[in-house]
Amino acid sequence: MPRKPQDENTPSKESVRARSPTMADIARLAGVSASTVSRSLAGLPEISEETRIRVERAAQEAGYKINRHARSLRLQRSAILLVLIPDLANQNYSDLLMNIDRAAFELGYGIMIGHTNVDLERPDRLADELFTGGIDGILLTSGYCPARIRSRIENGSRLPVVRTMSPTEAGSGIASVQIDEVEAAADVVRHLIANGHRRIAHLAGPMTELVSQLRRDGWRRALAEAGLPEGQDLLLPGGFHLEDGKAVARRLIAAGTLPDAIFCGNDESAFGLMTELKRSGVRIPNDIAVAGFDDLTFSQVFDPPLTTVRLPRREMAEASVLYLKQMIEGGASLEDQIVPHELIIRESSGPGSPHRDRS
Amino acid sequence: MPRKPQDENTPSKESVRARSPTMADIARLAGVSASTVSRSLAGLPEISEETRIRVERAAQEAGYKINRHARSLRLQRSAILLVLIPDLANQNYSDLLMNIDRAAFELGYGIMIGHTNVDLERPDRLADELFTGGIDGILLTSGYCPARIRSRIENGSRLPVVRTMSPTEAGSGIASVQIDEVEAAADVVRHLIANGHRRIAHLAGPMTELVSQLRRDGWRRALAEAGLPEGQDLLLPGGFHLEDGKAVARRLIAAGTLPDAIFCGNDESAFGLMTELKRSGVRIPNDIAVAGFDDLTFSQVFDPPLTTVRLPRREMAEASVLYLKQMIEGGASLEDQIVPHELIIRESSGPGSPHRDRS
DNA sequence: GCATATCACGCAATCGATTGCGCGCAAGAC
DNA sequence: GTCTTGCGCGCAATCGATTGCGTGATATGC
Repeated sequence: MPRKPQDENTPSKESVRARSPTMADIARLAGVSASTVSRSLAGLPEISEETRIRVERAAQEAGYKINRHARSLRLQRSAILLVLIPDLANQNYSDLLMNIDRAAFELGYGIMIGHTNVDLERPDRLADELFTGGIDGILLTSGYCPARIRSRIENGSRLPVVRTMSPTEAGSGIASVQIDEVEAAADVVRHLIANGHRRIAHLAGPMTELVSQLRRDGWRRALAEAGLPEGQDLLLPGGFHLEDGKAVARRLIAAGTLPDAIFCGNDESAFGLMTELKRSGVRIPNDIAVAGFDDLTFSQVFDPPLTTVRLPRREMAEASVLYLKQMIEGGASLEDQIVPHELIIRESSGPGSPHRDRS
Repeated sequence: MPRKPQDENTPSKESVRARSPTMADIARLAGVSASTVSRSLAGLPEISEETRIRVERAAQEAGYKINRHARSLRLQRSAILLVLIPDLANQNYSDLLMNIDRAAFELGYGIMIGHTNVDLERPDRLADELFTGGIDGILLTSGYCPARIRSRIENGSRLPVVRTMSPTEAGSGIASVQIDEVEAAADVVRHLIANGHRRIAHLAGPMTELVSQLRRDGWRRALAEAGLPEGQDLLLPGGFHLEDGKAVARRLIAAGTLPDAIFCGNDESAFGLMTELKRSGVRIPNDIAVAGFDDLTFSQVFDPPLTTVRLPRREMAEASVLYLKQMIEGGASLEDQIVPHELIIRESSGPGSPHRDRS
């Protein structure tokens, strides 16, 4: 009765574990010791050119691939960075991650990711691997920081941890690469003021997050500079999601009175806001101007295209990975950085219709 | 001259390498051997309850964390999956990745990611780690498959590799979890037909990709079913990006004649198309109906909201990770799966204005 | 009371790469 | 011809966890 030859024991393991050659295999092929193979491939100087070539040829022909775990175990470093991300569905973070991935690769690092929003257990567990050599460093992209990491940093340890994308309080001890959130927000509001708007509201993010506070502060700064009143009713508690924007829009419509302009804490909430306003027949920017913060891909194709702040995601990704690398490897140490932002002016923030009632 | 105390030799290493305890440390604390610690923590049966408790308490108090690399080296498995992704800026993929991450975590796996679009070298290098134990399996999310992997699969090896999100040709040997692309596309076009549209064009993706071919085939199938002519001018060569959609719109405007409806190969190109059409004063769906494919977050807030196919990203993520896990660990083996899709009907595909000239 | 079975645990090898130390050999110095 | 110098390379330990095998102690059988 015909039967597949290797069908007896764990056949799938068989095929996968057609184990790739190890250093000892290459050593045998090249007629040298494993130490010599290691030193040859590492390019160390104490190997003769002749031997090196023989070893490299053997490695080439055998298709030798180094074993990451053996190397990491021995060296106590993994060449892997952990990126902690709150929400990949948010293009802001996914685009950042893409740039981090590229930058890390170019610097010789791989990355693992961990979501901080869904389960609380996972990121902490992953972060703990910083102490066992499982990962070499951590890139924080939100305000969240694993408990054990934070406590050690507060105790003065200088851990290879860098935060980017999200603002970091000065003196927190966490290395950071960020934009000047307050000035960026102020720039948006200054632009709205320059376009003739006076009653400028702010759809704020959750005040539990530092980033929300800073953008609100920027809004206040610009208003104060222009001598415009803040007015209690102009600070609109909202959030960063589509639904938050929609909810605010509904509240405004129900209240029956609209400000001249609304500066939204981010693009996504601005989309929700505008969608709901348009549904009620409000024209943008004729009846009300809107601006956001982030510059997502779709901000340019929204109707109307959204005025916003372009977050320098690529620049932040590259700078933060480089920063982290230097913290890990020592040597010339960089410093915390402020990356320049850019105001992107599109139609949504236009001067509005002349018929609009101005105070 | 005052100086920081530990400023002499590699101080940063010092603080990080306050090495966390190893199994040997725990063994010493608990007064047993390392083997016993290992077996206790693994829950093996040959350890007395008393000893197990003592070991666990010691591990707890010392804050013991297992060393991933040592374990992986010994076991020849890493509990890490590699996810190959073409473009994280595309929400379709970032959302999928988020769900993969969650699903993998729940099954005890971590994930590493590799972009396949930017550099060709990286994914291949990462994929090679499948043979050295660096990773346990690979999740493909696009048509791309690393050369070495593909050749081995074609030679009959059963590697732990699963493709999802992107269609896979039957008989290619690659395990897959996908939707029925042809039927999904046909469903969209059937809906357009039901809404009274007759001249239905297709903004196609790049024909080098299987997914583009299949969606085009679905479009053809629905037209044929309804006895509608395909017409050479109705197949619009495009692409999957915003700019591709915009370009097609400009060509249509320039040609001066519009079809009744356009089925776009994906949502992003639909956004580009609609944006450019609207800029020229074309009303959607009054003058022309549009439908897409993907159901991105912003499809619902676009003006008008976009009719599209919801890709079951969460379901595909969970099914493909589970599939991969089973391929890795053996046991009951799953099979290739077709996940149901869902047509999401919104305003963009409406019946159009009665004044429109119908043939 | 002695032999065997059973249970709980330790010894030591192993996974694959790296590296301090030292050995052998050849060239150069005298 | 002997001694020194140094280059090229191998030996063996190491990183931390796992596991087959074996050992000592206790329990059970008769």
